[in-house]
Amino acid sequence: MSSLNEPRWLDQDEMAAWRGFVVASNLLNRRLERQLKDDSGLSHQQYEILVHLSAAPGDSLRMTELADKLVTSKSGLTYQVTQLERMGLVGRRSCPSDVRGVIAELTDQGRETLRQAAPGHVALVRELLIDVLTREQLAVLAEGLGAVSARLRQDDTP
Amino acid sequence: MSSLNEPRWLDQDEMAAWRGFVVASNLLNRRLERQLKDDSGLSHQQYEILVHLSAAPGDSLRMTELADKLVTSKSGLTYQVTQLERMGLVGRRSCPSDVRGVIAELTDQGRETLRQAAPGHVALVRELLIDVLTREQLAVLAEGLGAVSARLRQDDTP
DNA sequence: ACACCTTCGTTCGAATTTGAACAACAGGAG
DNA sequence: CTCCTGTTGTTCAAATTCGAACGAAGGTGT
Repeated sequence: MSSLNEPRWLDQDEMAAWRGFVVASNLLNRRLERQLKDDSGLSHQQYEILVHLSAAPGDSLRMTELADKLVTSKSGLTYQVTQLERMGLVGRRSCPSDVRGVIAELTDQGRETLRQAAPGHVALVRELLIDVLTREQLAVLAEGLGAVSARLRQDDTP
Repeated sequence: MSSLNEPRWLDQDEMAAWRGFVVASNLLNRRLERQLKDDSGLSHQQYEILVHLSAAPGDSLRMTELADKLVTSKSGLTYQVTQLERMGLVGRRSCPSDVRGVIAELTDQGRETLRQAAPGHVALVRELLIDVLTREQLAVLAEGLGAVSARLRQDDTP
């Protein structure tokens, strides 16, 4: 499918893009993780759960739906929602239309915690990523990575 | 430093770029992880260790140096090098110029495993990222993320 | 109503990651 | 030389992640 003899290696530009992506991704995650933990006691994943819930209608989402948005495993989500439940930031209730379904819901305290954590997080994302790039670079990045994400989502069903 | 009253939230383009980055990063890692594990029994991290060693002079690197390149914790690297050592892909030897130093070195078997794993990995990176983007998008991505990485590396020392 | 296949969320064990603490050493100022 | 500070790699406990297996329920065709 790909090659009969020699594989197509990455040239200099391609390699630079790929390495840049990997390195930037790792470094960014590292920094955001530290900042959120120090500032609000949340992991990046936990923060993202709160964000997605707060952006959803009714501040609530089905577990599977949430796992898809977060790009994580179902079991991983179960674990993190349990943690957030213990912290009082998220609640579970059963789905009316599906007995199997579980709906994760933002609590008042969760909303408040997010409101308090968001500014610092956004400021750091800005400082480390957004403000480093030009307006044009941002647009290209958004469009390009949007296409990549779409490409990846389409055949994500093994 | 950042704001006296209201934080500067992300506008639509900025949010798209940021979300695209996070989602693409997670999806990509997920896919590469699966492919490498199925194809060669290596994790992405282990693969990257082999790559960095094979790219280094003498197929060897100091532990700290390697940890920096991989953007991982020292303890995490210790663990993974131990795993690779058990698999016979990497060896440890002590540093001549520094008694404390430990040098990780690629074994013949490690070189061979990498040679066998690389084509499939590169092909997937190509399919999921490189070939989805235009030549221009690639150049912008490389330049932009290079700047971001540089920015992140500069004040990474807490 | 019945079998059949898929989906949902959780549980379980194994693997991995992290930061803090640690002992041993390097490098320089005095 | 001698202190003093920073570095190096490892160990440790704790937290997190994943995939496979699971029971329970949805949905469909007959």
